[in-house]
Amino acid sequence: MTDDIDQILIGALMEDSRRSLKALAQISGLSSPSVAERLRRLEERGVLKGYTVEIDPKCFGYQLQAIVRVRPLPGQLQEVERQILSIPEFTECDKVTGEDCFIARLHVRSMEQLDTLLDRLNTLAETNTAIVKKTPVKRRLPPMA
Amino acid sequence: MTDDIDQILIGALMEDSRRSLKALAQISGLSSPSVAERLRRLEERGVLKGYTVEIDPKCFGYQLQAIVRVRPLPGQLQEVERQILSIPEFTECDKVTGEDCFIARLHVRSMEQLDTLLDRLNTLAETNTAIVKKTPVKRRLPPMA
DNA sequence: GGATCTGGTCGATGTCGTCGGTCATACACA
DNA sequence: TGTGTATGACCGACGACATCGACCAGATCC
Repeated sequence: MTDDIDQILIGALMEDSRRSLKALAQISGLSSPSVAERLRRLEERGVLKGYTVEIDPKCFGYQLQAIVRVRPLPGQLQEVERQILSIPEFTECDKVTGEDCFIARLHVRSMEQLDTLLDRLNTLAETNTAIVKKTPVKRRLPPMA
Repeated sequence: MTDDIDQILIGALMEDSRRSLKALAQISGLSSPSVAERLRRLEERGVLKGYTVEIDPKCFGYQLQAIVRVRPLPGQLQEVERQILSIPEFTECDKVTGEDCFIARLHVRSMEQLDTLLDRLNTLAETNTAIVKKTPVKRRLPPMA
């Protein structure tokens, strides 16, 4: 389904998704039309879901990053999800098993903002917040083999 | 520092980082040399940290995704961090304040694999695992304004 | 008022992507 | 075994794109 060359291409694009087809061709040992065709098929099959960019939130003043566990009050689950969705400072959110229904990542510019945003949620849910001190593992791929 | 046009460019690249300079020029209303120059400076200043790709882990058999909270046993903090780093199925990890020292994302192909990997950590730490059922908020940007 | 710095345009040039045509290989089946 | 077909690759030509140098407009500062 996805062979070694596909994995090389994915790896190369993971490092730099703006690489030209020609560069990818050299890396993979194929011609550029072949690379184009392989990318097309990887996209078509949904393996390659998109090309995106990594931004440093600090450059926009987001000095603080927190992981928030959210346990909605009885009957508030839907509303909590809507709230999280509508607060753009929540940049990731997973709905999970266990006592905490949601685990979300929150970017804020200050402690005050953290407090304000969490207060909005606290009318609907109990929250538990951990401030990110460091990120030992940055987003990476699990082994493809 | 970063003006409206920079934000338009970042937004456009967030949606599709393989857009051509020409396309970005049209979107932003500039000429393509100007866009090239702006991207160069955004990279230089560290705002644009990289161009990358989104992959569907399911295509490689990773059916399960879990959020693992990790509380190292006394004296094992360093070793736990090393372990997490060395297990590629951990695709993200933050070191945080609070009782749990680390919060990590884990991709596995099966419950057995989940069990195996967590057992390795459980010699060094207490863990608390939540299985991801759904992801209401996919990775997005906080407001730039 | 003139020097300078910044951030833009334009146009020429060379590089790159794309498309049509072709070919080799593997496989299915008569 | 031989033939038909599907797949996935290559090549070459053409059009699109990125890049570079030259130039220009506006703001800032002596």
